[in-house]
Amino acid sequence: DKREDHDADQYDCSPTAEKTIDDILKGSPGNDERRALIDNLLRQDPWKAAKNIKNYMGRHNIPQREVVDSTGLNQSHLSQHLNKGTPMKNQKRGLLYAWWAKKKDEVAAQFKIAQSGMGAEQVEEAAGVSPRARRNRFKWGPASQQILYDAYQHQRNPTKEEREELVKKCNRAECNQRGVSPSHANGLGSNLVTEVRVYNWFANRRK
Amino acid sequence: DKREDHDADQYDCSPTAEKTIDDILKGSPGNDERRALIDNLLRQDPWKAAKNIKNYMGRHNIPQREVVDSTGLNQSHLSQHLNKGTPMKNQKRGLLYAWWAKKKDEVAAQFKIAQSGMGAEQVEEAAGVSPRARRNRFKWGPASQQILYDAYQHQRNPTKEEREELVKKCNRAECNQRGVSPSHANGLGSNLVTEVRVYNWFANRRK
DNA sequence: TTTGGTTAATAATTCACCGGA
DNA sequence: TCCGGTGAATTATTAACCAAA
Repeated sequence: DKREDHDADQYDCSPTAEKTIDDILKGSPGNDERRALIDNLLRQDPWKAAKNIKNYMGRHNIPQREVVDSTGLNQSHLSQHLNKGTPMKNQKRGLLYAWWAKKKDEVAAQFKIAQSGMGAEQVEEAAGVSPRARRNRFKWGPASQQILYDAYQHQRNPTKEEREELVKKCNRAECNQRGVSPSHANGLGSNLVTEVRVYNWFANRRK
Repeated sequence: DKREDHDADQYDCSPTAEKTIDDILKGSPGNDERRALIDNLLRQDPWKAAKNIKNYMGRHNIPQREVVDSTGLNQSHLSQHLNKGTPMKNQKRGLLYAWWAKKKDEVAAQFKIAQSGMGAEQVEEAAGVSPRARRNRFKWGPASQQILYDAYQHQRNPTKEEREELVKKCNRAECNQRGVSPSHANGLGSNLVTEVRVYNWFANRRK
């Protein structure tokens, strides 16, 4: 290969090498059960599995890019498979399902750990989220946006206090959407709502 | 700088250096008039200018990316400026208008040359289209798509003859949209409709 | 702080392409 | 000659800045 490794000594994946299910499942316990889940999904209707995964990603606001990075699947292919049911060979669907199997455990672990007083990022680490993966970008969830939107109608320039109030409301709503107690908000990881994000939301909205 | 020049000994622009109006206008005659046009546009309402440019790009199916490449403007900034009227400083708007001023002449030249029997690509070259610029990707125009869509209703798998027929119809429509005689179809450049493209359109549509 | 500018990143879409049957 | 698979490119949109008033 010609060029030196991009800026990316921070990524999980050699961009060149194909991934295998084992790469995705590496380490961590409980892999036998995951295998079973994967095989099971492979035998079922791909479109149903796609809808379930999409649903899960939506509920947890997981960026498609994370899937792309950790499975090595092609972004547009994945997008079409998930959103339109475009066919995907078993080999590749396996990677997708492996990612899902692992991700579900990671997310669960994150919320479990989040009870302790750790900050959101520490929680992610403690949960063993693949350490070399790129940190996800924050993304607003529909529930939070509704809250902000309602607030915006009433007041376009909220004070710091009002913003803090919104932060709490949003995080509560997000936890709710994920079916976890609001006290576990730090498990939201990169999607934890903060005052700056609320500030930015209003600033961008005003434009 | 750290990395060796990308795969791109084929591009016009050093990705690092800021562009100037002169870079864009370089060479070619008639630059005084272009200057005048640019200054004029800079004094007018940016949103009106944006609409005119957008309109022009639409009529000729010019990819936004070409503008980005040749002006050095940021893609999302350009997109927002053109589509939503997001503000852009004069310095940058100047680059945009310079591109436009030059492009209009190039396009006109292309259609003029296209009378001769040259193929579409030769026409572009002969017209002096910045030689080191990336070749644009083909893009269907709305007029052609309507034609194809109508044909699709009647027959999902057209024969080669039918396809050739559609090619002619489409190219005629495209020329028409640009206000030039159908005999100048080769001036369409990268947007010239061909049988393979029609074939692909149907193949993709059937999915 | 807020607005005026500006941008990296994300992801749906668009158009192609390839290996078989 | 078509279809099952795939993918590079394109671009609207999202969530951030940052300088300066």
